[in-house]
Amino acid sequence: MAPARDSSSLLREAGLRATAARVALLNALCATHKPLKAAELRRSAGRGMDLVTVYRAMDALEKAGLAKRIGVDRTSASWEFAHRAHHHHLVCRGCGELEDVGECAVEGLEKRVLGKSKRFASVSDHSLEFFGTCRDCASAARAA
Amino acid sequence: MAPARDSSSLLREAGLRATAARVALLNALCATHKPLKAAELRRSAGRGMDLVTVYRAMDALEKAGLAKRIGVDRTSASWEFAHRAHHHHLVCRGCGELEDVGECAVEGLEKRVLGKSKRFASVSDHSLEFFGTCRDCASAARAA
DNA sequence: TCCCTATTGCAAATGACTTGCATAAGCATA
DNA sequence: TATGCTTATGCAAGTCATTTGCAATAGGGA
Ligand SMILES: [Mn+2]
Ligand SMILES: [Mn+2]
Ligand SMILES: [Zn+2]
Ligand SMILES: [Zn+2]
Repeated sequence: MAPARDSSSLLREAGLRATAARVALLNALCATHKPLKAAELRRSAGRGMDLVTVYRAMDALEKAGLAKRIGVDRTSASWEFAHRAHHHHLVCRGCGELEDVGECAVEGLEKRVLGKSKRFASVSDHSLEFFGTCRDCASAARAA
Repeated sequence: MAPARDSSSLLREAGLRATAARVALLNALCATHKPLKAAELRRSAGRGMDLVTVYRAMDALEKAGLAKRIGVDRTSASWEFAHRAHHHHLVCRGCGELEDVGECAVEGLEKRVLGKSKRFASVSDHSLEFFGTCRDCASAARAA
């Protein structure tokens, strides 16, 4: 999708060195619609690199606001490209299938939540995930 | 708070053996308002037990619906007593300070989210956390 | 092109959680 | 209350994602 030149610019505009590893990872991230785990990112990057490099690069991309860490899986992290509107996810408890949920009815709530709190000075963001069962898992369960 | 007798009954009503470890853990969980990590639970239980026992017991309590796992900390799980109304949390990015958020404006959304999805058969629940800065961390930051 | 500094690879360390197996309780029953 | 089957626990070892230390390498401004 996004040509390498774009990723390089994005990186430099974000104040990061446009290293080969970061460019490849950012391209991989843009090329797909779904969140990718560290190992998947390395594979998708199509360029040999150490897993440690993936972790360090994703840390950098995350801090720079280019990638967003998704905590949907309890045992491992995944990231998605951050230049997309704020959204949430619908996740299948059976197979991990994941779908974007565009709607966010929570945004206005942050202020109200802060207003009701005595101990907090500010609320900056939130995470919201919906869990359920996808059609495939539902029919598999029915068949069993 | 809850006397040992209560925890034993709760456990047995949930179809679990009321072992000493589980009773102590459930008591510890009821005695506090905040989610506890595995190591904290063991300490609070006031009774020597292996960490493995904590994990296995919390698994059991969770499946039985007596405890709820909280995923607020990326590096470790914590649990809170489950016999409380559905609620969410406000978490301090600085120190981990945590506060209950009673309000849930999301409940009605589950149906709408399911309605908009083509690949999902059902939505069973959701997780919602608010992140921000507590007053202490805010003034500490100001002082620095 | 040169130099300084940020980044990478490799190897080793962490740390939360799991698993296997033998022993010690629960608790239903007699 | 004693018995016996079944499940829970302790201990030791294993797993696995993620982190850290350090020397070698490669961005990119001058
Ligand atoms: Mn998404
Ligand atoms: Mn709570
Ligand atoms: Zn939102
Ligand atoms: Zn809710």
